[in-house]
Amino acid sequence: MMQPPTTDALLDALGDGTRRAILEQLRGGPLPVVEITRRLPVGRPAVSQHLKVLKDAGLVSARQDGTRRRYQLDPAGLTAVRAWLDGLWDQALDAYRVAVEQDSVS
Amino acid sequence: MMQPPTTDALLDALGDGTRRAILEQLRGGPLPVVEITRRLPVGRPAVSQHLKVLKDAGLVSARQDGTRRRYQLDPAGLTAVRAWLDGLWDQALDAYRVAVEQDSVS
DNA sequence: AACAATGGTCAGTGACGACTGACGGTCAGT
DNA sequence: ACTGACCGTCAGTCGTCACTGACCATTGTT
Repeated sequence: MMQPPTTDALLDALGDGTRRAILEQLRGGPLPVVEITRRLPVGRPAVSQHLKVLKDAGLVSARQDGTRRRYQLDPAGLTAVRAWLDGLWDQALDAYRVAVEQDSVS
Repeated sequence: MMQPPTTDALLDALGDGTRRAILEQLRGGPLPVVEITRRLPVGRPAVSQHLKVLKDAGLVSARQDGTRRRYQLDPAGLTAVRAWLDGLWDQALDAYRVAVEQDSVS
């Protein structure tokens, strides 16, 4: 089963600071949960739960490595986010140009 | 003052479904608050507060038009999100390739 | 076999944030 | 001036979600 994750799940996943911190940790390559936890101000259960959300959203994947689990970024999720973003982009640019010469309220 | 909005503010803003619905409404061009509210299952105050968050994040801008306020997408915020996304992208792709031939756990 | 290390999961708590109702303020029309 | 439409803001309520502590399963080591 495992339907391809929805856009909502993706952006909801990115909506939390701790989860974003985890993703940025993984920029440098795969990491086990213990290592991720060490660099964060929250406990291991929290990290584990966040990783589940990220995995369900398609933003990370995991590989078993001995007693450890190495998590890494998953391009699939990142492409999906980009696709959603691009859906807004073009029209936004057009509409923006039209009103550029007008003053906007603060 | 008005510092350029942080990445955190941006992604937190995108983390709510109602706010994403508002952004998608604005794809077709500028809309007044009343019009946005009519197509959503929440009241006008909620929409107003969401618009404030979106504006502070740099995702929308507003123009006064008679008694109405026409909100529209702001490319500034969208570029910023894309930039953050790209920061993860390249490294993620490399790391992903390395482990592609391995089996990942479900 | 026993032990240590890694990590997933559950129940319970606490806090943040989304939403509403009410109020005030501004602009256009009569 | 008065009225009605549009909208921002505030106080208060409620639901959701992030986090912890405890427990258990699995793997590797001695």
